[in-house]
Amino acid sequence: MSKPTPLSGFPELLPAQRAVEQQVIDTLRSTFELYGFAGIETRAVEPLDQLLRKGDTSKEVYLLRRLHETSEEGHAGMGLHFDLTVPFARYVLENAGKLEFPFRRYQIQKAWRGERPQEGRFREFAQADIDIVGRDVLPFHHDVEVTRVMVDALTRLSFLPAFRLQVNNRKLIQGFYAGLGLEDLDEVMRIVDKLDKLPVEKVHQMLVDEAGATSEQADRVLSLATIRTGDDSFVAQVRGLRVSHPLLDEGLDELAALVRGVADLTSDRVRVEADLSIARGLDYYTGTVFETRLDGYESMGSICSGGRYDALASDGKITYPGVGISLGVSRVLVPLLARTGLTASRSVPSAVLVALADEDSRPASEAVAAALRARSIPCEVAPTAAKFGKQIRVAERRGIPFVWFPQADGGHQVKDIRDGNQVDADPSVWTPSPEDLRPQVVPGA
RNA sequence: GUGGGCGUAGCUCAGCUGGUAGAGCAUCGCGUUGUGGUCGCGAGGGUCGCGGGUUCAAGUCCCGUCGCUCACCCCA
Repeated sequence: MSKPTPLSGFPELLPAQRAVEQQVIDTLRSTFELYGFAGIETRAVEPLDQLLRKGDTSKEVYLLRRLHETSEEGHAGMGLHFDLTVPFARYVLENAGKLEFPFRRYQIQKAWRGERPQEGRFREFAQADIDIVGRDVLPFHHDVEVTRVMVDALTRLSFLPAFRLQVNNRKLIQGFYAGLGLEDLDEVMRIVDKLDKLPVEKVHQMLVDEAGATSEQADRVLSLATIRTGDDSFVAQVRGLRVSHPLLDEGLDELAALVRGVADLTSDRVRVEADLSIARGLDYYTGTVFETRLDGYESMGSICSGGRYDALASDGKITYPGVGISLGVSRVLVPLLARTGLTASRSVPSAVLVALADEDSRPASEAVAAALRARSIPCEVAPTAAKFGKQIRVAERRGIPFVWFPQADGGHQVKDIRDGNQVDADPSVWTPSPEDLRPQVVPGA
């Protein structure tokens, strides 16, 4: 068999990098749980009609098909989920009778899309989602809450570059467009969303050509979209544009409340700003919308996005409004590992390699390892009774900081191979420093 | 889906108008016979992505194909 080649869009990590990813996942999980979010996992597949509920991007869904498929459609009527929101909406409906509302959950799982891979865009990728969903009603303060949770989680990932959380509110922009007398609000929003890719003049022209705006209306739409403030001063700027509409007022109040509600979390690494150009494409958001950009990684687009949907799910009688944010774990991590060489301080969990004098004394070395493990110190015994120099090298290659030498007289010594310091030690007492106990995330060279 | 770039050792790459497959790093061994790293000496390691064609002769030229990659499109 010839050597297998990597599959484009299906990233796999070496152990040291996986350790970094694991640490990210652990941090996210513990942060989400600090705020009382319950963890769930949904199955990898959903019925096709569920997945395609929101429009025809069907090409990007991976279908399931038995090898001996005989049905007329040629597939099993199921596909891999392409995000965690659609499965969650289905899960809420399915288990509505057993859940307590408002229901807060986190979900860290893989998702799949059949897109062409690019930096930060994969066919198989991990996402971390938090959502709060209510029954019939969900007060606005939850919008502030999910924002605070995600900002907290991102802040705890101390090796991330600085980032900027951009927030907007669809009521605000839709109310503004309606107040201007525009009709096709969705189309206007879709075009304005392209501002980060296309020049202003081009967007202006599209507004006139495709959204039925007058040149003057387009000017004012663009005036709104260029407003960007780190505090609630955007309210005065919008008022200055002299458009009025009840929905606009509502959106302004909400966005101002959100910006004020997270102001205490900002720092030099974390900025939160009202950015009135953010619209989030054509999806079902109805109020708050978020995007997040990493400094130095602007080309990667948003690494963390979400918003409010007044109808996350509905069974016809009861509607379940929700608000949530989704962090692209693979999207941010894989490019960061590749570009910066970020890695873990060692490729194995072991803090100690217990040396082996000869095969006959393996039980003695295993006993040392057992004593260390009893006190939760990860360790392993040398694979062979090679010369001690080679056993030390085994540890060095893996980044294991300590080598333990059982002595012929029954005593013990432990050597820190980084400085060569070797001291007497007792396996029932000796403990490495906290930094050495677990692999640490270390910046690249 | 469209267009460009690239496939040679574990990794990074060199290889001219066609003439017996190379370097650095890494690995392994020895010097140093059971305490590593430095240094010196040595060794192993290749279907040149795959298939076909031209030729006395192809890593090199031609055709095809597969893969990777970048950009576009798209991005719930």
